[in-house]
Amino acid sequence: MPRAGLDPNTVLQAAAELVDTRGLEELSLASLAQKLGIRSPSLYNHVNGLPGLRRKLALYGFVQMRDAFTRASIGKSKDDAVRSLAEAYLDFARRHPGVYEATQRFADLSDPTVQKAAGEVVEVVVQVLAGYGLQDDLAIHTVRGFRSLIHGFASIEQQGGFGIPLDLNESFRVLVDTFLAGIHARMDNK
Amino acid sequence: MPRAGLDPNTVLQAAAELVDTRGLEELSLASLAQKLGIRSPSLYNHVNGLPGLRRKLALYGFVQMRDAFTRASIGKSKDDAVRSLAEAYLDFARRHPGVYEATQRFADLSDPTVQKAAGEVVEVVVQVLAGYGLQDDLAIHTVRGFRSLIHGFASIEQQGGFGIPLDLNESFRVLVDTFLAGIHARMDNK
DNA sequence: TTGACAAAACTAATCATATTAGCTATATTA
DNA sequence: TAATATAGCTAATATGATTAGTTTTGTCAA
Repeated sequence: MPRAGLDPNTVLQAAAELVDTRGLEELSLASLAQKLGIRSPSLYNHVNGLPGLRRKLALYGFVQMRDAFTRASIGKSKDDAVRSLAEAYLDFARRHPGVYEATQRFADLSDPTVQKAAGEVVEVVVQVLAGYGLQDDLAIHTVRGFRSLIHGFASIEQQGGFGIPLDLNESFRVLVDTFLAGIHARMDNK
Repeated sequence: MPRAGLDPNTVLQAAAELVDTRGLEELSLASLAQKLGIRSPSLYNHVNGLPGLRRKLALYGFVQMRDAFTRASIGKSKDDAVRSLAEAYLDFARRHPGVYEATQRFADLSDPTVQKAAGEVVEVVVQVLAGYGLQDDLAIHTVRGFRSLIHGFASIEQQGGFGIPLDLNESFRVLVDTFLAGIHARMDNK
């Protein structure tokens, strides 16, 4: 029996690929072990059981998202930055549906490490929206709003919830633009 | 052994209560059977296994949502109707977190019956937004956008994703108002 | 009133998964 | 080259879903 030569990172990568191709429901120690060519108890050498695996998958997702969003925001500001960030967000959810869903389903935000990782993702949004110079509470409300609409769109799209055959990218563009128009209207008014 | 006197509806109600109080992850035939005081194989007399139970839970959720949203929209139009609908949506998600999540997770939209039930919920949104007389595609984009932001907010809130201690109702109000402002700005412009 | 029948609920058995305990073999390194 | 840490294994246990087949209970017609 030649050793498989696995390590925690290889296992994590395999899990990410598994959920992105077969869906989050298909993630089990049994299916992952089979994909890796080992028996499922051997996974305990690399991962803290199924809960541990799920946690790592969520953490991994947050890191990937933070990096992708940071890249998308560099060198841009205001509406340009917001549109670029929104695009990167939707793109990530589409390319990594399983990992994205894992960040929603498996992230226990009472876990400080997870909280920190999730916070670093939100921080990118905070920085991008800081460009508008919104006051205190309004800045927070706006971050929450932006997160809500991009997550909501990605989530419904992934569930197949937009039934009508009308271009989804266009819908997303309209949504982001409507939100931006709302922010500008709000700033102009008072 | 006196008969428990269950029927499919009683079972469904118990399942709804279970997921709303203990969370969706806690739903199993075993836990539901225990709650009902029967053995889990007996559930097959009322429900088509776990997949069947989940499906019924999602369908039940859609019906409840459609009814609640319809009630909230009656006698109102435009911004009033939109705000009332948004409020009813968030209220439902908060009061019935398990059932709400079930509509997201367990609804197989390739199932015609499920599709119809989900469609009837969306139809309420369509009718409310029809009040703005938006043209064709834009009307659809707007419905998609509104669904995205309210679902996104409800979903993130339920996950505990809004960490900062700042009033969530206010955030939601600001979000809906920003969206409305965006719609109006869009209508005024072109 | 009673006999027949549909179905509610049960027990027993099978299968899949997670997990733990303890063993074995392999890589690494002192 | 011998010692050691550990990757991976087998065996065993527990829980949950599901199926098959049995018992029991309501109900309803004769």
